[in-house]
This record gives sequence, C-alpha cells and structure tokens, in this order.
Amino acid sequence: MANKPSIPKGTRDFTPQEMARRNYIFDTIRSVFRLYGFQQIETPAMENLSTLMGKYGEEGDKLLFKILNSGDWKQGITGEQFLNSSIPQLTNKVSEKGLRYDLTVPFARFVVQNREKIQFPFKRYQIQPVWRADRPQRGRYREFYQCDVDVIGTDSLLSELELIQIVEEVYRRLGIRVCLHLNNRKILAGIAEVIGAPDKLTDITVAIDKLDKIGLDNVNQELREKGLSDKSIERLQPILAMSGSNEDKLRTIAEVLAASETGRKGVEETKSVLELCEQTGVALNIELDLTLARGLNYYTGAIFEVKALDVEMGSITGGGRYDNLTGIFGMPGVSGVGISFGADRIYDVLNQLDLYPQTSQEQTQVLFAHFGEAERAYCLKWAKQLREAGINTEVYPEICKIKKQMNYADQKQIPFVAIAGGDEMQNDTVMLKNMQTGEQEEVDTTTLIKNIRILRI
RNA sequence: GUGGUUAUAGCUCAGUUGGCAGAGCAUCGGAUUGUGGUUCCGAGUGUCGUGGGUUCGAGCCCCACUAUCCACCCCA
Repeated sequence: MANKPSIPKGTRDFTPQEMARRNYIFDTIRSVFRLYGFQQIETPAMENLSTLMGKYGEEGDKLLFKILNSGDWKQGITGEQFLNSSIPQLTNKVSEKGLRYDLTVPFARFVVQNREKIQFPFKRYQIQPVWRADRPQRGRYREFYQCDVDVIGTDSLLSELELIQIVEEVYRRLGIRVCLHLNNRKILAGIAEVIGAPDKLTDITVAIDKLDKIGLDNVNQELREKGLSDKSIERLQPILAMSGSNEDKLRTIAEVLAASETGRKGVEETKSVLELCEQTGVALNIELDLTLARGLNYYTGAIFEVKALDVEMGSITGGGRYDNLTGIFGMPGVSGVGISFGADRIYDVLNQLDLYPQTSQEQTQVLFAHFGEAERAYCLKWAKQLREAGINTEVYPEICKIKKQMNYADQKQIPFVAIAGGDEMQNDTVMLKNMQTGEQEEVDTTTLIKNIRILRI
C-alpha cells in the first residue's frame, strides 16, 4: 500500500483495448489528411523556452511545463538572487527547455527553420501529444493528443474549403453527427470598431464567447466590468441576438459593418467560403456563429469550431486562419490556416455513442492450443504458415491444461482456437473451434486458412 | 491560483450512537485429466491515506498534512 505506484495527475495509461480504439481514430484522421495531400511532420516533445514563452499570453506561460536544467542548475545563483528574484526571473535561470504546449507554435518554428526545404504552400499534418500544467478535470488532461492540419504560405480561401471538407469526411467516416460553427476575426474586429471600442477586441471576444454558457445578462455584466461603455454594450445587443439562416445573418451583419473596412472584408471572406462550400456540395451542417471567438489571439481571419450534435461535450475540433504566425520567428508576411482535432474528446464521444467498429485489425485471429511438447512444435509449423498468409496468430507458450489455454483465448476475445493433439498430428490436421458459436471441425491447412478468411469479420 | 468532495482488499464500494474488518467483481483451486464464455463449491488478501489529539476503547469524533476527484478561471 505504502509504495503503490502511480502516474502524474492528469496523465493516463492506455490498455490494448483503448489503444485499438485510439488507433482507429488516428488512422481515420490520418487517411483523410493524406487524401488532401497533407504530409506528416514531427517536432520534439521539448522546445527551447524562448520559442514557447510569450506565445500563449500570460496565462499560457504559467501553464507551460518547464524542464529543470541538467547538471548543476543552481550554478551562478547567489542566495540573494534566489530570495529577491521574481518567479519568472528565477525560472529563466534554472530552466531553458519546456514541453510543447500545442503543435502550432512548434510548427511555425519548424517552417522558419526549414524554409529552404519546404515547398510552399506547405500542407502539413502532425499527430503528437502536448502538455499543459493545467488543473485536470473531466475531459481535461495534462497530457493529450492533438491532430493538427495546416496550410501555410497561401491566403487562398480554397484552404478554408479544404479544411471544411476534411472535417466533413473525418466525421462522416467516424459516424459522428456534427455542426461546424464558423466566424471570422475580421468581423469581430469590425464589430469592436463600429461600437467604438476597437482596443477592447480581446475582452469583447472572450466575453461573447461565453454567451452559450453564462447567458446574455452575464456577458453584458462582464463587458461592463471590462470597461465598455453602456452605449457600446447597447450597440452590441443586435449582434448578440442575431438569428436566422446564414444568409440572413450575413446580410444583417454587412449592414451593421458597412462603416468598417476590416468588417466588410470579413463578411466578404465568410461569404466566399460559404459559396465555395455550396459549389462543391459540402453537406456538412455549417452555422455562421457570430458569438464564436476562440481564445487564441493569433487568429486573424476565419475561425472554426466543431461540436458533436448527439452528446454534451466541448468543442472536438477547432482552428482558424492566422496571418503572421511565423513573424515572431523572423519570417513575416506568411499566411496560414489550420485546424486541430481533439483525439481524446473524440474518443469520449465515440465511447458515449458506442460507435466503434466491432473488430479491429490488431486482434489475434487464431490461438493454437496443444497438449504437450510434440504438439506445441507441431503448432509452430502451422502458425508459421498462417502468418505467411497474413493471419494474426499465436501459439500458447506453456504446456498446460487445455482449459487454461481456452480461457486465455476467451479473455483476449480471440475468435478461433486451433487445437492440436495426437489424433490431429497423425491426420495432419487441427481441431478448429469457433469461439463465438462453439462449433468445431477438424480441418487441414488450406481449409483452415480459407475458413478464417471467410469468417473474419 | 479560488471553492468544494473523497480517501477502507487488486478494482468498485458498504460499515448503524464510538464496541471482533465486510460485500460484489477480479484472481487462484475444485466440480469437469481433450474444450472457454453460463452454473455450483472452496481459498487468499487489509499499517482502514499519513501524523497527532479526544476516549476504557476510534474505520467512525477533532486538528494538521498528503493524495484524489469535481467546479471556477482558462482551454482541446
């Protein structure tokens, strides 16, 4: 009890059953990404803190996992410095590396560093874990996977279209009914402009993002606390209350934003994206949602968020366009757009809706059970043939009772057991038992392979 | 960072006013020596999170600590 092992808070082990399901998600997402010509990259789990710090706002810096310097990390720090330094100053002295917080900033770093090797527009995907020193709770982990797909080096709205098509196809394949919420940061900026509070853009977006959650009154309350005038709040109300079809909303917002150049541009972009979807027959449920803001400040154009229709869950996919992400690393003027699939939340959704396929490719198809050493050796020859035929095969390793071997197959849900005893050895056959129906039949090699191929689901 | 919850067998959890430490599941063995999943019988397992206090006596009451989960902030 005292030495009971454990893992850090907010991290998880994955059992073989869970991994089979997770791989199903990753494989589905990956194959759709490839279908659109995206190529995979990986970046290190740890980055230099100078790469990460200051990219996610003040809050983000606190949520970075920092790695203590190797060796004598306290070298050169006096007791006085230790006592008098602020935490950030001190951190800076003892730590120069941190675990990645997302995949987008390392990607920007990657693009800048490898720009000679990259063909632009660069279409990349990346499926790796990220770490946040957040306080864990339901659906929130300290280590979790992101599946990012980005196009960088073009401002063509075709990229937005492709990402929407990818969302449609991924969730069609997974069998999850979803709604894609669409908005544009330029529209939000335009709104801030015409209500006379352009400097309050971040506060406004953060507040109205919560409309769903806390309601209109609380949003207005929060805006007031952030220092917005009553008049500005008043002028915001029609926008918060807007309803109707996407076309209706666009028409209304275009009128409201007529005085703002940025706002007009945002409306124009959004209109184009929706038209492209129309032209190419996108069947995905898309809702223009002017309350969608998304926290990350580097977005400058379209922003997306995807929610599952049949289950209560936060967003399971999100992203948007950013015009100058690489600028902070010395490569200005490069526009990109990307989205991130939250694999861990998709996993939870599939679990709740029970949408996993019945069998997986990873499963063992046949277990060889045997009665002694000679029989086991006989099984090994058979197993080799089956594996050459591409059938996942195991031979029970120990000499023991058949009952125990059957139990092993049952627990692992192996669909077939091939039993070899003296009689079978003499006939050059095995007794093939179907564990689901309980039927069994004495068969030779070719029949065995044929049967398993036919019955494999 | 703020507020709350919980901590008892490998797992999930009961445990009465403070009076011998319990159940289900899982595991192992047997019923059944060439057949699993169903059934029946049997077995093992505890520093009751840690440290202190109250009491004749504490799993239960009090204090501290640690861990945990949930909610807020923020986020996928």
